[in-house]
Amino acid sequence: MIGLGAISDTDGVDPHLLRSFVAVARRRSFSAAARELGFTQSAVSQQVAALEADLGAVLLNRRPVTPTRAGARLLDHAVPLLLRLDAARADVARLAAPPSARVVVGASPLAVTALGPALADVRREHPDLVVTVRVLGRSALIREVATAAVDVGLADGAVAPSDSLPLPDAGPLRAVGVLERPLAVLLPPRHPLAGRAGLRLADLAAAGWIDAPDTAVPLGRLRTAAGAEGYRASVRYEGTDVGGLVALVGAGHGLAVLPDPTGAALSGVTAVPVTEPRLVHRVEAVHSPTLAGVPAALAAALTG
Amino acid sequence: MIGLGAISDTDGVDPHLLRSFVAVARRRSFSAAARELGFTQSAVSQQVAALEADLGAVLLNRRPVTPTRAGARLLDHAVPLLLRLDAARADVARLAAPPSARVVVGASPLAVTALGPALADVRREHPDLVVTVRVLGRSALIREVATAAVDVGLADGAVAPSDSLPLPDAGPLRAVGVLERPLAVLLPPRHPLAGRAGLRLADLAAAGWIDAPDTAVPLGRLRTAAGAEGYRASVRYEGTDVGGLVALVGAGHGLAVLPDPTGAALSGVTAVPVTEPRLVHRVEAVHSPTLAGVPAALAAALTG
DNA sequence: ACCTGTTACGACGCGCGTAACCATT
DNA sequence: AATGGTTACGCGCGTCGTAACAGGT
Repeated sequence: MIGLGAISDTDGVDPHLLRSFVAVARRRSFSAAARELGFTQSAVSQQVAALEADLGAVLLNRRPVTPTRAGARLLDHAVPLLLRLDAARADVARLAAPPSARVVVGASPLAVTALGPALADVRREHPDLVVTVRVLGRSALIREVATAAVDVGLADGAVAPSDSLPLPDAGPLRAVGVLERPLAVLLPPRHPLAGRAGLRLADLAAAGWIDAPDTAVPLGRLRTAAGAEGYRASVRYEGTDVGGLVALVGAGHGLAVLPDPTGAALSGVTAVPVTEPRLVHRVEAVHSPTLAGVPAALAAALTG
Repeated sequence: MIGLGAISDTDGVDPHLLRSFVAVARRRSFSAAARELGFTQSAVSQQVAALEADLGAVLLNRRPVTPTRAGARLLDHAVPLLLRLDAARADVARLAAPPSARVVVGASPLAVTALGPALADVRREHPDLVVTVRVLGRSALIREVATAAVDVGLADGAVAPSDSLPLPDAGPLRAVGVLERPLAVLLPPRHPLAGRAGLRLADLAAAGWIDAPDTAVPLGRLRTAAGAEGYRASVRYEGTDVGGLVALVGAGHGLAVLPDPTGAALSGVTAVPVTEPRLVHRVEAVHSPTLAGVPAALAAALTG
């Protein structure tokens, strides 16, 4: 009889509204977000208005569409929140689903090389197994693992030796170190520093960089690691292909930090090890603790 | 016209249902949960049924009410999820609210001592300021900080020297180290080991312990730190009062690990430093990055 | 019988879409 | 005029409460 179905009083924020708000903020457009979400533009307008009324704060400036301070703050929460919401569903579904023979491995571009021997082991064990390897950007990787779109993820990053990677908290995931390699700065061959045996990161703050957050070590990471400003990007690289990035470095468009022996693909550039600060390129295998069957065997082989 | 208001397809899980599910699982009763939530028992039954239908899995065994495997898994997600949902609301609200003169400091029992000098500084600066100090268990502390029920939280834990505390991810909180002290085992005065100058944790696995997860170092933490089984509890202590715990140790009910100079309150027990593994008792100040006014000054004074 | 969870059913209100409106270029 | 966000309004579905029902002790 009472039935005041106001969701707001007891629950935090309505994720349905949150999802629309995020879409609008990302596309910087109500209409574009509406198309993406499969709603009318009017509905999205009402959703954002409802969220603003619920929170008692304006979240977006209109025309042009831009987050306010409160809106930006909400976005910080919204993305991991929606990720976990999906992760929760996927995690329960995984328990109900039968263990399948299909295996999907996700890997960030610099982590793929860590896959070699373990994959060989598993394929010897299961000869007619079809393995899918999917190369993904850093941010996408954890989302795919959490939502069970991939069974095992290989994440990478630059950290102090034997530190674990800082992964966004998308639920109870298991992460174990697989590989650590030294870091190197990629330089064009005729760069003044190309002959050096080692370089300190701090000496490169003023250089021109390529920001390749999904492929190389992100510039923000360099700044916090060096404890200094600088490391400005002249080019932003959004692909996930290492070769393309190497080519850009070779053509003199900027520097990038990668694991030292990137393999044979280093034609046209010079890699100089980073000696200071003490950082390594670390690869971790990330997967759900409830993994079973062949995927679990692969995860075990990776960590072994 | 289409209006198939099915929330499930695109959004993860409905937090409204989640909240009810958690309440039922905690109270092990639909009726008790209904009273707690302000619903009829029928409504809660329908909510859990809806959640189970949505996820395609039975979450609770009835009579007695007990989580299934899938339900337990969902609970792992649900608690931090609901926390973040509340945190998001609180965080936006904090931006809109005017900076108030009232300050609430939350602290776990072993962290209160770290408050001393910084609090004195701030009270000298603001003579007619009313400061509330609230002693909370570990799990409650982060929740209170995230939901802005307290302005600054002092969390504590046992970690390797200069490591930061592992805090549940309740959003973008700032945490800075305030204090590190050696750890000690509290022993009753006539305990065979009471005369030793130092003890190795590994040698105490078989002792009888008091599990005081909200007050002393939790036994689970000791196990992972020592990398060994054992450390079984003979008594579980649920208060947040250090004196009471000390008294229990003194009466021979079991051992506990605390920071070494716990202060003058150590009558009736003996504290022996833990020499192996290398662990310290660390206190961190945790607060929102958007803190302003007097609370921000206190946070700064704490970290200074 | 009593306690506790489920099912049936009806009412209220939220959350959409349609359509008219308004503002900015 | 065109583009894009807001407001008005009505309809449908979901959600809750009441009430009848069912399984255990």
